[in-house]
Amino acid sequence: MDHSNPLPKQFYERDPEEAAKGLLGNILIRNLEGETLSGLIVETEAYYGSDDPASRARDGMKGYNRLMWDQPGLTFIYNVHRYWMLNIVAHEPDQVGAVLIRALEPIDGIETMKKNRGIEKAEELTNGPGKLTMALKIDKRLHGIPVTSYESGITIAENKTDFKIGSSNRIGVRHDLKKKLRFYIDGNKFVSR
DNA sequence: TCCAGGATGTTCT
DNA sequence: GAACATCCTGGAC
Repeated sequence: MDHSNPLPKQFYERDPEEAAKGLLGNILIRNLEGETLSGLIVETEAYYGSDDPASRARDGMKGYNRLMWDQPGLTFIYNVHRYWMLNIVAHEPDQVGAVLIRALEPIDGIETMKKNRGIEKAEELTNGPGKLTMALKIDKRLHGIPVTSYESGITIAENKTDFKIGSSNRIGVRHDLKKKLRFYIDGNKFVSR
């Protein structure tokens, strides 16, 4: 794969919904020592601050969720049951928000991903938020690092592709907003569900 | 093919 | 001790 440019910090300085749509079709790169794993972002969800009953930030800034108030372009990683969820902080100045990466289409390092996941079927490697973090060896040690440079271990690089964006309500949320805040590449078989 | 339920790590109260 | 933006398994159809 050719070396494309990381998306700049300004890319994440906008409404989470716009950033969620914008991230579709770009490349998530995981730099491990001596190996590169990568995948096309095919599914995302947008999360807001106190107006959003499903957001980690709904009860105000405290503890672990403080990253959602921090600089756009940082990772925000949290735990659900046995799994880690990878989010990118994205919001307008003085606002709060993040984009959850829900699914990837594997590109590089597929054999390593299979080993990390303990399965053989390529379609099941990264088609869910907990699955992709397992396949790419992402956990809380990568909390709060920038995805705008190649040094941090996780990078999101620009990629130009043509596709149709689909949308739906968010998945697995107990109390959702009425807006449709889940976005995916229509017809891609690595989208979850 | 579908669905219910249990496993499970971390954080906050 | 409870909450949780999940995943996988097994049993019913």
